[in-house]
Amino acid sequence: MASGRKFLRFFGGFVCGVTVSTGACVTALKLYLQPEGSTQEHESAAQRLIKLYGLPVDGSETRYYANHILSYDQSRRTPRWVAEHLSSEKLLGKADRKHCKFKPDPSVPELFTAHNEDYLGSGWSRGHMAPAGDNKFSEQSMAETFYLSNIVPQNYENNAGFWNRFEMYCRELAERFRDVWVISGPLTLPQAGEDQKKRVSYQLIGKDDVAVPTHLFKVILVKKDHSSDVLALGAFIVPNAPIGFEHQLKEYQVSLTELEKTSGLTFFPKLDMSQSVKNLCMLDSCELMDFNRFKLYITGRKVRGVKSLVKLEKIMAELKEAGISPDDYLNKVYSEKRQELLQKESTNK
DNA sequence: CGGTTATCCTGT
DNA sequence: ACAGGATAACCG
Repeated sequence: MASGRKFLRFFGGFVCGVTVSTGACVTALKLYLQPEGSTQEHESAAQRLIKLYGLPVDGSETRYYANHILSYDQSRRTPRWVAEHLSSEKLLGKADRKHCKFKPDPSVPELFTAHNEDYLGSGWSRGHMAPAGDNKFSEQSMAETFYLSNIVPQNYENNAGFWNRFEMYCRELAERFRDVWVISGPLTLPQAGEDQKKRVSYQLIGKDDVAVPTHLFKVILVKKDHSSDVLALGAFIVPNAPIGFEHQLKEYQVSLTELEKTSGLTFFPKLDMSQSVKNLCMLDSCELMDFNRFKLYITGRKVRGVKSLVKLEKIMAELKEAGISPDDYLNKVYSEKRQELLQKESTNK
């Protein structure tokens, strides 16, 4: 008897999908939504028989990693959504992506996983959903973001440019707000054709037929501090294509409802939307780095990792050619690197 | 920061 | 001799 009850409780959540009667489905859903609720008292012979050899499994169950959580799409070989929490503390640290490698997620069955070969030479780059840069505090959590379960085929320029600056903006938010939650993922949106009929069309790459999304989404929820319940939310849909500096992030903001309708996801089911949840772009700027600041930032990163004096000068010359003069920080990084390489190359001879 | 591709080197 | 992993070189 006791074991029979356990059996029912375990499978209670799956009843709705196979129930014929709508009324019974609603009842089962109610039971399912009760966390430790009562078990279903009665199960029909039909239900028992349908379940005899088990029900289909789609692998969309929530998967937990050190600093991100995701649901995987076994058909597309990409995530459906990836959630993470950012805080200023987690942005500090020395974890380095140079020590990381893209690889299939060991928790995803071989039949349903993407492989590096699918992406190489495909014309699409491997784009993180939970960014590596959000995991400076931990080698382990950064390494896990390189699992292909967290990756989608992304336009090169978008990945290195607009989306990159978007991710940087999220990290800026972590400096201005105590808590930042970010949920990101791919979309394959319909397009109206010549005949005005809407159709969904998306490319598949590699032997594993990895789905190339037409768009990417990001939902950001921020909380100012522990004590107050002031929340702000922003939802964005960004084309998976090159986006130049002339475009503003706000151009891609959509209502949460619109994103939920197109994605089929409910993002924060426990969030009381009746309470005041502010518009993120009203409370904060929603402005990404401009061309000059971005170029300075990239140059600083390159200078930090350069290996020879000639290359160092080449990087700085490239900046000057773009019509940008170094700021104080870059000058400091530059002179330190120059001294370091000067010493190294003299002792080598 | 976000990526790739070319080259070198090592193990079989 | 060659596949494949590590390293260097490259680009936005």
